[in-house]
Amino acid sequence: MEATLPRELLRDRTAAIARALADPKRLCVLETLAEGERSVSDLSREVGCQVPNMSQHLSVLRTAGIVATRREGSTVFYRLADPQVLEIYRLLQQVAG
Amino acid sequence: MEATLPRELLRDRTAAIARALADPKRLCVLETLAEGERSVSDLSREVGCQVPNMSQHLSVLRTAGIVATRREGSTVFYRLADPQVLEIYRLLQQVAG
DNA sequence: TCAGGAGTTGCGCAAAGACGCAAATATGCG
DNA sequence: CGCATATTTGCGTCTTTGCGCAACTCCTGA
Repeated sequence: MEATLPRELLRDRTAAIARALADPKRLCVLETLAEGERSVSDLSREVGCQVPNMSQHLSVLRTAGIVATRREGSTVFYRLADPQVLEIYRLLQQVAG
Repeated sequence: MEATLPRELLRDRTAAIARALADPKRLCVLETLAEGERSVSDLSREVGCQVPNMSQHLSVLRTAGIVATRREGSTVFYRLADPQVLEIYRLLQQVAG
């Protein structure tokens, strides 16, 4: 049985998801991850920012539950955790475009 | 013919839409407007904030193209400008919940 | 014209966010 | 263990954002 979240708390969490999407670099990360998992340094290179900065952006996305990680040796691979997010991204783009 | 937006600019605009949705009070506004148009003071009362604050939130939403206005005398009515936004909101909630 | 309700705008402040850089962790290997 | 590579964390700074309050604009009705 799913506990029903109070309306207000749900709004806060919903806003938190939106906030996680409210940055161009993070959207760029999503575009890249849509093609498959990537390491932090991969993403840092493809998005064009420093590794620590990328790590922080990824932390925001992970906290929001948008991405998930897999560790392989000393490398951490990130992937999309929820495919719904791509649909949201697509709709946002449509509204934006 | 639609001009095609450069990827990067589109990302910026997409992030801007997400940012406009990244606040609980503004989400509350959307919920209310989903039922029909409302004046600024209506919204201010239903959402529970001061009128100037509401006016600023509405300004954010209007700049993002999410709401539109209609003036009737000294009263300004706000309404949803793009029904797509409700679909986005629904999906965001789903990811959040 | 003037009083008053309805909105908007300007200002100051506190909290949150983004970013670069340095330092700390973590993992694998010789 | 000691070193190198991959990531994360901490810190200082600058910008952005949300909010309350006061001032200002608009419109309407006496």
